[in-house]
Amino acid sequence: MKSNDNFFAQVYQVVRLIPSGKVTTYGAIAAYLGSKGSARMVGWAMNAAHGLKDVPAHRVVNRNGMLTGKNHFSTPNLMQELLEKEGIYVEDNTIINFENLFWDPALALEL
DNA sequence: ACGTTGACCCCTT
DNA sequence: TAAGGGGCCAACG
Repeated sequence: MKSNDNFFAQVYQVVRLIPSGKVTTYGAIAAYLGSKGSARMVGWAMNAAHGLKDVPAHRVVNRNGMLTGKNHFSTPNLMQELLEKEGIYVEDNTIINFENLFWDPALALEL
């Protein structure tokens, strides 16, 4: 049932669908879920998703392409390391060529 | 049950 | 160009 986890489940699902070498934003996920202004909720869901290996939270950044949540990982450097491992270069906590690496769930799922 | 915080985003000064 | 405040929804104390 998990009716109360519905919102979280959707966030997890979208994040799981993020292809390697691509990134998305909290607002994009929130907008896809219908809660455009609730980008913070996505971040909150990510906090719980942090314990799920199937949810690559390191591929989720803010609209600025900045690794705002890196501080929540096991180590602040882990997020950037994972991104670089996927071929995404990060500098000053910000993804380089972010707009090109941006992966929009609405486009991928083509609603 | 109320108040505060939070991995954000947008607008105004 | 930079800084500040408000809004959003949900969980934690």
